[in-house]
Amino acid sequence: MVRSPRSHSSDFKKGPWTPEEDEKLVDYIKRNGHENWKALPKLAGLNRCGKSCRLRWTNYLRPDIKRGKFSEEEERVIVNLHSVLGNKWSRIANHLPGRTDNEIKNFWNTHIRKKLLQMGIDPNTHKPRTDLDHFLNLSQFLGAAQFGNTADPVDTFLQLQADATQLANIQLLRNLLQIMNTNTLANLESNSLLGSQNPNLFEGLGDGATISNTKESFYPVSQDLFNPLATPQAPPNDFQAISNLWASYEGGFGPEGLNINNNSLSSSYGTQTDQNPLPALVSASTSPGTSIVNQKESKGDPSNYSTGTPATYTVFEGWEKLIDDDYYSSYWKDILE
DNA sequence: AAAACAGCCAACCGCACAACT
DNA sequence: TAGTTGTGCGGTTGGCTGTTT
Repeated sequence: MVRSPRSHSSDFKKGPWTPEEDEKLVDYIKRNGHENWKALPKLAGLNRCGKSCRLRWTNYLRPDIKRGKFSEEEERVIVNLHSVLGNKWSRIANHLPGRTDNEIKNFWNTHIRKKLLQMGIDPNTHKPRTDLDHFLNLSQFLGAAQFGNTADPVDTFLQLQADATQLANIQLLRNLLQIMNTNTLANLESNSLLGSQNPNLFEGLGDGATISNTKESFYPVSQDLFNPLATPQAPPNDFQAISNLWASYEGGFGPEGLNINNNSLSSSYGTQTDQNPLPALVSASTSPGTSIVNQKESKGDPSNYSTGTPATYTVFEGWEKLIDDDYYSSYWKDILE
């Protein structure tokens, strides 16, 4: 049942709060608390609706509000939590003491979102962007000369597509290397990620859903997440790291093994040191039975590769596509070696 | 100097849902 | 059981401010 929120709303003042109104609200809450928001404005001598008072208090006047710029640490926390929770701003805010959901939401929309887009990451899916506009921009960034001077729009398009694919591959490699580089770090960076008061990333995150129901994360926790120009330093045993990641993937990071409400996850997540701690890397669209084998069976469709399949494209899937492609295999080997 | 534009963010809107009557 | 109320939440808006033309 949904009541009409507009009823009587015209009787109340709207718009920006004055310092006098703020003072009245703070004074009243200090003395009496805020058990009943509907009755509060009248008792406090305010011509505002209770909802307006509640918002003003929770988003601005509360004494524990932390104002000012978001730190890089907070930024990382937001990005990582968003990759798991999506637009659950209040849930994200629970892990950032002093920050409100509204503040985080605004920060996301005005700062982080843009950064991710500029990095070629879809802020909604946390996966590489494959839309043509993005690659057109990147292509322009790299210089039009690289694409030749063909006047044929089809040729131009194909060339753009080819370069876009290569750019996507470069980005995949970068993120893979970052995973390797930060795999241990992320084991978790949750200590620093969420601060000492939040030792467990997933504590309290679950409400019956599993991670498979949430958005997957494309990238790991990374120190240079927002520095697209940073060069990742690969550890010496990259291939071993990849093998470990695959092993983790095959060995129990499937959706059914990641019920957030399951205590075993919380404990194992916080203590494991030899597995990829980033469960969100598992494709949400990949069922437990959909193994690498099945994915290999579908690799024959070149359109999937050249155009990408953004809805289901993960680091691992992308890696497999890369290493299975004859043309690119030597290319990547060269880079990795 | 002024108009146009863009970015930012506080506040509002409306839906959802639990608790209550 | 149906209706009402209170609150939480995510999306959107409008106005302020700084920058560009």
